[in-house]
Amino acid sequence: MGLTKSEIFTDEQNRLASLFKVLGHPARIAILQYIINQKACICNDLVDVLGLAQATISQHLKELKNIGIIQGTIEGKSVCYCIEEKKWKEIQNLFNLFFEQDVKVGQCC
Amino acid sequence: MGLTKSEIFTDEQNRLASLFKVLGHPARIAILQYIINQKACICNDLVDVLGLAQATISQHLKELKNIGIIQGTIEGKSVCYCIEEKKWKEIQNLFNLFFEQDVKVGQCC
DNA sequence: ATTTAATATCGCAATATTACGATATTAAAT
DNA sequence: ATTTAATATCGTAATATTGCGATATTAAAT
Repeated sequence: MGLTKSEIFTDEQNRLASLFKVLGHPARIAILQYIINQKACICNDLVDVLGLAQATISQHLKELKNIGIIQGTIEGKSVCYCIEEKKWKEIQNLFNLFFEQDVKVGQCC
Repeated sequence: MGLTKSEIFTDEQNRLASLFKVLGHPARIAILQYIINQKACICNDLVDVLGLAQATISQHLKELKNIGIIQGTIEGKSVCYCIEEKKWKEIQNLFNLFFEQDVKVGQCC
């Protein structure tokens, strides 16, 4: 066990969950906020600012890149990371769609 | 290792990440969607509908209850679960605030 | 009182995640 | 050509999560 049974869920549920999951770590939230404030940054900036090892930051950046929410451009010997605005808004939209499924609830219990 | 270093992040970052994290599993997304569609449900309904064991569903319900996004009311020998609308909207709001931090980005790289 | 039904909790095995040191890789600087 | 700097990747240890069977617990039904 320990294996999430993705087969039994819809693609939509799996996709949505995997987006939430990537944002479900404070280091990745901190990275995104830093990139937003600075407009862009390189990996080493983050190593200095957050107190995590270079290998760890690099790994988190990779996960963020995987869902497309950030983009990295090689610039000499460093890589410039910035927000991929289109994907950013797309994800925000997806989340809002999820939260706006008719909650016609009312206090039923 | 394997221990998230929460001390080095702000409370806001930790709180936000932990909310995302709870939504970062397809079973919990599926549970929320089912509750919304049915307006309410009991644990056994979910066991029947999703293909997971009772112990597993109960565990997921507990995590959802922990962040306050659902509420459980004892009703005879079963427990009626429903969406806690207030918290639901609060979380949606928090997420939107996160996504609306000035993304004045523009393609910088 | 006993049985039945619904749920919660415990304990455990399998897998995943987090973090980091060590080691590539690559490009600029000397 | 060598050195320096920035990043990525590999391997590994520590911890967390997922899932489930077994076992409580609790309340209704018989």
